[in-house]
Amino acid sequence: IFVVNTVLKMYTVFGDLKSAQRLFDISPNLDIVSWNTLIDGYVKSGAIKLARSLFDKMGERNEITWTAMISGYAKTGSMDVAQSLFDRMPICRNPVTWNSMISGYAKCGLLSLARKLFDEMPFRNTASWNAMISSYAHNGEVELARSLFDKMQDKDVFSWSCMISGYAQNNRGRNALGLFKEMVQTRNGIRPNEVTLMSVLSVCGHLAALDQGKWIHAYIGRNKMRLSDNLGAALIDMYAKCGCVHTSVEIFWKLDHKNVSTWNALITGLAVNGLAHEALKTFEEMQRLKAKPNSITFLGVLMACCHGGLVEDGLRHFRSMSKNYDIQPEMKHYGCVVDLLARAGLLEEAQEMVRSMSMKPD
RNA sequence: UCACUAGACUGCG
Repeated sequence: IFVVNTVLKMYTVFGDLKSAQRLFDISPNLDIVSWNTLIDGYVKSGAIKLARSLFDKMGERNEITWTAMISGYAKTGSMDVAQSLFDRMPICRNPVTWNSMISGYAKCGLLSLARKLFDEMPFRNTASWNAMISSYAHNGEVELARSLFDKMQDKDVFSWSCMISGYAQNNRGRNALGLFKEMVQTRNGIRPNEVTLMSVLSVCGHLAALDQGKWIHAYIGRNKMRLSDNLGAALIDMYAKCGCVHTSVEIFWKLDHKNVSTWNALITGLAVNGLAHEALKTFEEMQRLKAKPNSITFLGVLMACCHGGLVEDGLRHFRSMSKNYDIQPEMKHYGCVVDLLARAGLLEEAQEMVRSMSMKPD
């Protein structure tokens, strides 16, 4: 049964819920862990309804079952449902359950409710403090976030990353860099991980802080950190935003795995550096290699057309995104195309584009 | 063997 549960977990990690469900169905012995694993798998894949129907079918549930379900609702912003499950929970609520509720409320902008739970909960772990720090940060209260950060003990890499990205999200890039510096200089055994570095690289890009960005690049090499596709994307983005798009290109082709974000970083990077044709060629290459574009990919493509004044190409790609890729245009896509048309002097067409939008113009 | 907290690529302004 351990084996079944481990394989079940593996399937969910890879997002293969079909296989997980099939294994679940054909296995003669299942225990509560099997149920919990499948529920969490559905929650993480966004199929909260399926998770709930399993939850309702269960005979015996434990605190992990309840918490998995509650965190699913909290992540999707359904705090009413999350709260009612939280209230109905018959067994001991542990810090994990409380933490899910805190970040759920913060995500909906209900900062005071988040804080209320933080104050009321009987036991707080490090994740509770971290959750509260990012609750403040996500709601524009960086100073309060910082005072909690300073007050807490046993900071872990999450705490540092929370606070650093908190600064970044509130346009306090310099503070983010300063705190990062403190993090690497302090000999407390806590080292930045991939997520920390991605946040900091993003800051470097926005501030055009090339020297700091290069330092992080070297840091990755010096510490033999694996250059994952996401971290690669962050580097590509940083170099491009700092005007070194040739370095971006080099890094891109050296990566052995490229995911959609990697492609996006390069396409967007070329676009903002005025290399419209290179950006479009990169997009073609992406299609040739059968990589699946997303809405950010198309934003990059449209940006390239906009910078290059390529009206025909822009309109062609804009139409193709919904027709051939089933990606619905968002406000940012419309904004880009309207900009493209207007700059080309096609004001009538631009107005027509605004009228055709499925949402209210901003 | 299962649940919580940080996350880069996101137009113009």
